Amino acid sequence: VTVRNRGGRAVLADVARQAEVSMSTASKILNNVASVSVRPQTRQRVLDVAAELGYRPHVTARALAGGASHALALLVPELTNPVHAKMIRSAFRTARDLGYTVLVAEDPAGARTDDSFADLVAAGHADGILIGSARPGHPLVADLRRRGIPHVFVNRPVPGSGRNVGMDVAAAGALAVAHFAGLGHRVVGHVGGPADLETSRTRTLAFRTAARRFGLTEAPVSHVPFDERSGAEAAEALVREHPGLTAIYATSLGQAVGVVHTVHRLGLRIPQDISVLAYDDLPLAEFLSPPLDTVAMPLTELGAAAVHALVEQIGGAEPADVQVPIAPELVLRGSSAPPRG
Amino acid sequence: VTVRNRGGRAVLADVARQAEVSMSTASKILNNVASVSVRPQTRQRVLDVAAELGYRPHVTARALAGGASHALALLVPELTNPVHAKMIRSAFRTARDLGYTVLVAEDPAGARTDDSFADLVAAGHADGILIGSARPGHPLVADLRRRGIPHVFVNRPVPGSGRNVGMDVAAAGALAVAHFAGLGHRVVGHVGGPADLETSRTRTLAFRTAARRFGLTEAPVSHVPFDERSGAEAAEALVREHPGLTAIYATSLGQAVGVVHTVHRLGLRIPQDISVLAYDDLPLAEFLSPPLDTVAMPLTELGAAAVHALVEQIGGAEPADVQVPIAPELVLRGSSAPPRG
DNA sequence: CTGAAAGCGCTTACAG
DNA sequence: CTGAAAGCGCTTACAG
Repeated sequence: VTVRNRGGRAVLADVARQAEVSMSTASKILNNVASVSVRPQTRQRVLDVAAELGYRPHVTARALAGGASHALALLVPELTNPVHAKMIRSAFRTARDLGYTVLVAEDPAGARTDDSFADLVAAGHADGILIGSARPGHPLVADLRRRGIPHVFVNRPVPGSGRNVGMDVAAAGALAVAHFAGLGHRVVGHVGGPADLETSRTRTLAFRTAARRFGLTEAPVSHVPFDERSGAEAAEALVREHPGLTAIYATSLGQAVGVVHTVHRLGLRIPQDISVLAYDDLPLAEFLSPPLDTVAMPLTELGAAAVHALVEQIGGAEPADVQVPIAPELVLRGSSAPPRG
Repeated sequence: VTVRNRGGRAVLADVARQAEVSMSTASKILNNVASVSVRPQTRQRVLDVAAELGYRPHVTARALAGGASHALALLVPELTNPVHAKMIRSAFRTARDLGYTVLVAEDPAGARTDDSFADLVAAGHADGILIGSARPGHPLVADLRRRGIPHVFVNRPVPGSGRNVGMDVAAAGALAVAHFAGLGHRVVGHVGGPADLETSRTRTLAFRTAARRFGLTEAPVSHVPFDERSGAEAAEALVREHPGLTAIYATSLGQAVGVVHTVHRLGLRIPQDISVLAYDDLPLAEFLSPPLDTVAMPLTELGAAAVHALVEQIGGAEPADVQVPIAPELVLRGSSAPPRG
């Protein structure tokens, strides 16, 4: 007899009863616990009954009993940023393959960070946290470590944490400078991210190092937020203060949109007067006026690597820094060219 | 004595013991259950102890015991779309104010929708679902209704469901046509969304109705996906097939970006040759070349209304259609002007 | 009105 | 190797 309760849902007891095994055995079979060695026939019977009843383990009960929620919390600085969307998507997929669910939350820089994120874990909602929104003095950072909660930093590293999952950001900067230098540019401006973010500093350092190596005459840098407006303002200052400037490397697509806006507003042309290159490749870049050259970063691999690292940590492994072993790539669409003259 | 267990977390039993009340009483006080009427002094003692111990209810246990997870699942068609980000943010905030957590998931049109979403609820992860990704034949739609799971449709209605939370989409179309007609345009093209989405049909209907009312000579419509490339292709067809066309109203910012791309590629100017207007206002619009005129929709209010409707439904209220009572507004930045000649 | 007890649906030592 | 029993941390009828 098919027995059900609670709104028609079959529970483990139903499966066990109908398959004529104990709940323990049913549980172990359904969870692929190695120690159980029932006859193949019995195992199959349990599986069949579970399928027939449409049995779904109640995650909440499972979490309470087993001490694990099989969920990961993912914090991003802003949902709006398509860059994060790409990483999030990949994190979702990877997590699912590993038997985890991902809960995304937005953790904007401005907001007071209440302790609700650490509580996600403390309260049994998640087994660990992927932090894509790290910044210096973030209250969460110290708190998580102190409370021994599994966590990794994605994309925005926390120096010395020993749990950073990142990409070869330095290679991106070198690639950008090499590209411009190869075209013959001597004065290249860099619109960098906020100075207090480690990612920004790393990108800038890589840019400066490469600028020196390639013998650029000037390599002015400005540090501003990642949005369009900030990019526009930074570009204006760069162009004004460096008359010889013929190229700009922006550290986000948003900033690059602002750069283009300013260049046009100043009556200059892209790429004839000023070449523009953006960090991160997204579909939007192709349809801007003009279409933008970009450095494509391995964001999909980043999301996957972060989930793997976190799940290993939850499994008891020591935290470790991870760098995605995929090199950034140039995507050229015509927003850069040799300087005039 | 401060007693704790499980990784330093205080549990209800700790609070009860230290405050010298029963767990039942502690639970009721902490949950503001009306029926409990202890001395104010006792109540305060419990509250103080809970604060002192940093007590956080274990959501998983609470969900299992009480039958409610106090979490809502929110499905959006794609995380990348900033429009959804705005709504999501608002949903988060509203939910928090009502004592709920929101779990966001991406539910892209292409993907086979496994039953994992309904399972979010069935498995005790969420008490209800906000569906922003509805489309005809979506397996989830029938399933949720059959299983009696609380849910509402946000932004993309399901006709006849009686649980749609939406905005005055028709007003947006009328506003767009009125704007162009007022400038003197006679042939206005409309880049609409996918024809199988009810939202798209409603927007198109509103556009056509207004076009008739304002006596436009021609009002060609094309139905394409919301992305940049589709907008670009649609614009090309519209311009080619309607030589007198002087204005285009696109139904997403992404499409509008594509429209601009095409107009430029054809060697035409904005707004001198073709005026462009986009549905949905976002920061990006201001920094495009040229900055885009838009119809701003009340997305923040939409997210809030959806959460309220769902929570009421969870509370036992009958589902009902809701329309956010805030009118769309024109945001003008110079991408539209009177037609030449 | 209060507290002891049962129970939410599972997992996992532990005894057989 | 298997199954009975305890227990995860709460809430909520139910008896006092």
